[in-house]
Amino acid sequence: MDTSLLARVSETEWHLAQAGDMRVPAVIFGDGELLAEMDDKVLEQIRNVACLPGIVEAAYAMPDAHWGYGFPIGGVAAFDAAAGGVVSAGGVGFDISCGVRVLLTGIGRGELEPLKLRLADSLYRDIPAGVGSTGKIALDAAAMDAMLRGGARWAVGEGYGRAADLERIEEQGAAAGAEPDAVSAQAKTRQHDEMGTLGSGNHYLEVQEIVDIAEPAIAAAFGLRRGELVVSIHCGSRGLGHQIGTEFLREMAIAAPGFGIVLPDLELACAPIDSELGRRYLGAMRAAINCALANRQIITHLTRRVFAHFFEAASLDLLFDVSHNTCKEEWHEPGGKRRRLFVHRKGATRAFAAGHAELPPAFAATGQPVFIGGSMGTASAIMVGASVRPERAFASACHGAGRRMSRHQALRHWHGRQVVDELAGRGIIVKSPSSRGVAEEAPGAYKDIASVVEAAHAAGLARKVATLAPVICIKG
DNA sequence: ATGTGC
Repeated sequence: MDTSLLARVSETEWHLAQAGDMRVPAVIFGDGELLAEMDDKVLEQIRNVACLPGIVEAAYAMPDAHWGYGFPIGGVAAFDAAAGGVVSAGGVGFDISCGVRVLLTGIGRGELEPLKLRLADSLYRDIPAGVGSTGKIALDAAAMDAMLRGGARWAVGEGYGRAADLERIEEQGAAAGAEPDAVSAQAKTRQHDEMGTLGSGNHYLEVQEIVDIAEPAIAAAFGLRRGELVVSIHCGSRGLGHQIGTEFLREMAIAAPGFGIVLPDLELACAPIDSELGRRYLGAMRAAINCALANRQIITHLTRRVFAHFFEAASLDLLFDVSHNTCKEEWHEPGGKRRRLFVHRKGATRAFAAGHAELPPAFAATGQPVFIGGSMGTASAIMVGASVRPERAFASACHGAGRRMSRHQALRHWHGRQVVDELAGRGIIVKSPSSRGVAEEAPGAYKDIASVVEAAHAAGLARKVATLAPVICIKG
């Protein structure tokens, strides 16, 4: 990225002043190296986001930001309905409520070693992965609507998991305001037998070892102990969310001129929050959030069943479940004035700090866990919502390493088999139905996650708590 | 991300 237009206000924060059609400034987080390798498109895209009606404070890009559809992935923007604010399907993305949950196993790395291959085989057999993967659960129309309203609460009621899990999920497992009627028949049809499946792309289920602790008190409160294993599940709302995103992007692009909205980029299609279309999208998007929460809940159940076969005593308690592709209605205090805002986080994680009113009791004193999913074969990280005031970027942080290379570029550099063999040589088992998918997800196609985490920490977005190293990766 | 698409 050409940084000559930016003012560097700290080691990890860069500002683009409001100019032209921009309604607010744009802010990018990251060190000099991350900014240098960031695509110029990120700057162009957050500048365009800053032009949207009703945007508050600034348009933000996280340290892992890269080029996305309309909004950058790693983008955060908040809108005020009372100021003509909009909701944008592109600001949430296609994979609505994609997110990560982490299960604590209490199992030491040494205990796993003799069972590693068999555990990997069982996980791969029982947790469907890949493009178009289907599961054993088929939902009829009534069950589909109940799932879209109830999210993980519905899943627990159906026998997938425990009531205690719900306290460890954003919004206690179910987004309020979901409207199954706003979800098209086609979206529901696509989801009919996709519950409890990982999907493809960067989605995965990993068994990871806690290899480093940066903040012992927080790690202890989270139940993270060095040398023990956790399970990270990264997936979203599958075909349903994708269909909703596709349909509303089209509808918003067509409707925007009628609302008097001039789009700097057609991909930023949006509608006023206080419009029939805006409200209908929010209802459908919240239903997709519930679909993703239910999906991760069912996968949790399947994972526990596999682990129980090998480790009878392991209960696999849920640490937390966070979504990183959402638009959520939240209270914030931009400029010291308390306002209800619609915060779009696309490839960005909510990072509420200690004392935040919307945190579950378990995290009231610590702040919420923030999961930074690494690329296949590299480290992941657990951070905690930072306690600095005023909040940075509406209490948001990064979500992963972020791509350095396009999928197409990656395919020119690696073959799937070669990547699997290289990782096997380092003791990491990768199982995937797609050799091509593995090549696209090669570790070298992603940025260095350590520098992304350092930048988020230094910028005060979240604080480092623990580093995780992969042992088994079930890849979509 | 995706019943991946020229």
